[in-house]
Amino acid sequence: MEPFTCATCATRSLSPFQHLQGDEVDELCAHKRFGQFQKGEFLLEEGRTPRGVYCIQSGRVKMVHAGASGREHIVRFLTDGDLLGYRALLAGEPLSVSAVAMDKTSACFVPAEVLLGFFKSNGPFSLEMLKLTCHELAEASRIMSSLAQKSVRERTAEFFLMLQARFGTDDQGCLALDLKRSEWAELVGTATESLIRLLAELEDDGYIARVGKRFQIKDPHGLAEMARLED
Amino acid sequence: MEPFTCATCATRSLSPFQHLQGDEVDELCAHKRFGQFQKGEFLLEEGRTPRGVYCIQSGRVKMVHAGASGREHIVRFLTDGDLLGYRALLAGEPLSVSAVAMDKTSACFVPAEVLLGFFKSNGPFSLEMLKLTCHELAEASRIMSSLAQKSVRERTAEFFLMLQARFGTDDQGCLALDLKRSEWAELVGTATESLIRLLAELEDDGYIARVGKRFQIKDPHGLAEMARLED
DNA sequence: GATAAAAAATGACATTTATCACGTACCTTT
DNA sequence: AAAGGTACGTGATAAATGTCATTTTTTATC
Repeated sequence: MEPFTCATCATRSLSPFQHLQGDEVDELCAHKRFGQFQKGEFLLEEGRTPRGVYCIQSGRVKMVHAGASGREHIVRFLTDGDLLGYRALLAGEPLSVSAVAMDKTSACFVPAEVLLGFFKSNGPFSLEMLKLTCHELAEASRIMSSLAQKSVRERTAEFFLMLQARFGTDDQGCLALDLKRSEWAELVGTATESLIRLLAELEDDGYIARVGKRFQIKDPHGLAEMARLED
Repeated sequence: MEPFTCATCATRSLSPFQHLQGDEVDELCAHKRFGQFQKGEFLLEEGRTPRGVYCIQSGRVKMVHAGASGREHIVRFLTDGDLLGYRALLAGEPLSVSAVAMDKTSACFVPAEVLLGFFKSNGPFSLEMLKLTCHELAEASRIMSSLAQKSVRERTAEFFLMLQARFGTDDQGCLALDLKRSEWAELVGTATESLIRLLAELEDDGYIARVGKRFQIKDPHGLAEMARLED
């Protein structure tokens, strides 16, 4: 459903826009544009220059980078309250990734001028965004090191735990994020066939179990060990 | 040599501190602490919580992440005018990487309170830092995709071009950054032995040449093709 | 429910990369 | 010059992963 107003939008209070002050919320509300996207639709396309950002109201979005060989890489997932497009906008670069809806997704578009206005007028808001990007940079360097140093098996274990932490589980204890095998492969950075075999192995070895289409984590400790998580 | 004052520091004008205003420069100057580091010395240590940041005055610093198996990963390189430690500081997290001097390095330490004071009082400064981190995030996602999708050979070619773009060449056209074989391997994300063989191959195939200890790029176009750079 | 299309799975095989073991070159210190 | 350390390099082999061809299963569509 379309929110009546940003002032009462529950999702806004999850998003960076929670740090807007007083009439800035009205400003946001006056200029935002609510929109819906079907599964598979593009919110943003790699290579283009964004004219604004999206704030996801509901749904799940994957950020994908098209490699030269036709293979794609899923860089990260976004969900309720996440902002997308601001990196390229602020860096003044074309988008380095595309944003694709994985479910039916609702999102509000916020024009660049409006967002940049907030940054100019509201120091604390800029600072909060800066903190957010710093956190994401730390996350990015962890993922980079995993990709550089770990085997496909280790990475797969790691992503299981990461996705569980990020998206939680449903009532049966299954990962609350459905991914196709090819998407798993694009996330882990391997061939779909290799990934399929790996999932079967993990299942045989009792780390995970399949409930319908979904996966249940049976042995988080074992997975953490396999992933060589340092903590 | 120690700079007399931040106001006239040539390196500051390369750094984010170029966006400070009026008396903020004096504030910076009053609280910064000049320091020197020998080759191999740690400026920051993974896992610790930083009490401030460093602004590199001269020298080269590598940011390394220690993997579980003892193997390390070089996440990125920093040089004159680059700030380090601000990610963890702003994210409020322990450092996810260590900073190690590769040369004799001079750097000014800036206490956390002073830096945070600038963020609070100077909106445009925060915004500039935000732009910088967004740029780094874009860079990070490119590297992530390379690590996920490309072979060691392709990545090696890519890093040659990346390092040349970043650090330039000396008078003989050689990469102006000396890396040990093991450091190359830690950067590319492979075993040292594999990397050694690869360098020999690239040399045999005429992509690069060795001049003393350094490498000269003979065929940048060929390397770009091998790296499957999309542009 | 029949049919087509997409996704998942499997097998055989080639290729890439890691690992271990060892030898060589170079640099520093004595 | 001798000795020891570090970085560099090579060879043989094993393990991991990619690729291609094909089959089975699931899902979507009429």
